Amino acid sequence: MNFSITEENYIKNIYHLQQQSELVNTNSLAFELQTKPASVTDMLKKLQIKNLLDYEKYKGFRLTNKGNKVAINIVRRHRLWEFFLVTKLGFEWDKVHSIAEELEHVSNQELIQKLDRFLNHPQIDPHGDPIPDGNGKIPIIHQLSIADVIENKKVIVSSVANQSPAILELLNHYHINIGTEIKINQRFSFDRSIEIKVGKYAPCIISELVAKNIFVHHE
Amino acid sequence: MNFSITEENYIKNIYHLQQQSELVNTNSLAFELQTKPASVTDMLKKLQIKNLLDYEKYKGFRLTNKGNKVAINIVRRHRLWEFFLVTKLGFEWDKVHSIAEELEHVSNQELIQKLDRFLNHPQIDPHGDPIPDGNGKIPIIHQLSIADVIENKKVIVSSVANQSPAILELLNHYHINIGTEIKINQRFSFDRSIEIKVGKYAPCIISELVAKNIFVHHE
DNA sequence: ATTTATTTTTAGACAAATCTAAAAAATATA
DNA sequence: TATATTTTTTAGATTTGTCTAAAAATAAAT
Repeated sequence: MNFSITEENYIKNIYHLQQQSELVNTNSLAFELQTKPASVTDMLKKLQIKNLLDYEKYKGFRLTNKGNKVAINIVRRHRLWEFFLVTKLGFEWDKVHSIAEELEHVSNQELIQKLDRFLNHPQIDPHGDPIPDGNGKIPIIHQLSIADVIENKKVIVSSVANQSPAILELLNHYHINIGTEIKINQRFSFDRSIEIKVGKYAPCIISELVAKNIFVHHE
Repeated sequence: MNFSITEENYIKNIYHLQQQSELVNTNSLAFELQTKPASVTDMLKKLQIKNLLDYEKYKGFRLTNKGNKVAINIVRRHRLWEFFLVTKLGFEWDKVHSIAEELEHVSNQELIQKLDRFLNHPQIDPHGDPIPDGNGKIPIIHQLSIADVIENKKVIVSSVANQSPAILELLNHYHINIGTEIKINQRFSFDRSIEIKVGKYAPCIISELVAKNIFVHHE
């Protein structure tokens, strides 16, 4: 089934509000969508008729199973595009949200499947949020900084805490990008620097400061 | 200035019809857009008010300079996305049009600029149509099959005539893709096979049949 | 030059998504 | 418990893009 861009935006925002409280209310959704409560009420009725929403007048509302699946699919598209924009097009992570909000509505299934494969099935987006897989399963992923990874472990870069041009320049030099695989080789106690192996490049040493700013996850 | 998806679709289709005849008429545009002539007339008035269209009742219409610039920008976005879908996501060229029709309406300038750079500033899309540059200049490009390229010339693959899985499998083997650079080394008269060098791979020999199916352009 | 046919436009209606202003329900306060 | 406040909903209007049916203009044919 296909939904309008407006419907998708409602569904997605209800989904996000539900992460904070089980039941969502009209005013907060109106605020989130930058619209008026009256408009929200209108749309709630439509979504209820389409079986996407459990809604009782004056009592609040929540997504049905069906609505939830739709929402997760939108979130998946959004986060895949964010990953693409950062890792392939070189956007900084704080600039991609609004573009991804437009791209997420291009709903061709094969497109998303192929994009996912092209990006190598990323599990975490550049903001550190998990990317649902094609079946709607949301990976639970433990993120930690490189400074906290034990020796001889292979990890994948998920996000970078400090996004200053200075650190981005350095990471570029190390060939470190979001999604790249890193093996932690050895920790040196003198200055707490760490030897790592980035992808297929020769091992190199990064400072503790850099290590603390790179967040990674396993597998 | 920003335009609705509907407006953009009208502008783009007027542009395409103008390639065939200077003046466009209501019925043909209605046919192209799969809509009714009455709806077209309504939109023509709006586009005229926005200075995108020269329009005289019952006489036909054409894009203004401003309208033309907008159209070329949409075409640019469409063809860049088509190039992306084929070369990066592995779609076949006859399957990308409808997806690109959706992606083309994501109008963020920086996105298109970065996409262009990521794709290495392609000049021809997978259908063999030229991709306008950021200033709206449309490259005039001479395409020919590899079989017709003189020795020692470097060319860029622009399209493949036969899109059967059989030839795609073979091209994949040769590392030949749309956008890849090929140097024509030597022609062998016995079977008219041709030695080529694909990118940075070792030289290889392709049959005349393959050569005739690969279209390329210079620079 | 009329008549006929085609093309284009107008007039008025409709659906989606929105708004304002007012009414109704729920919640908080005295 | 009665009153005040907040939240939510309804009623009716608006905008964008569409439609059908009828009228007007243009083009073709006798």
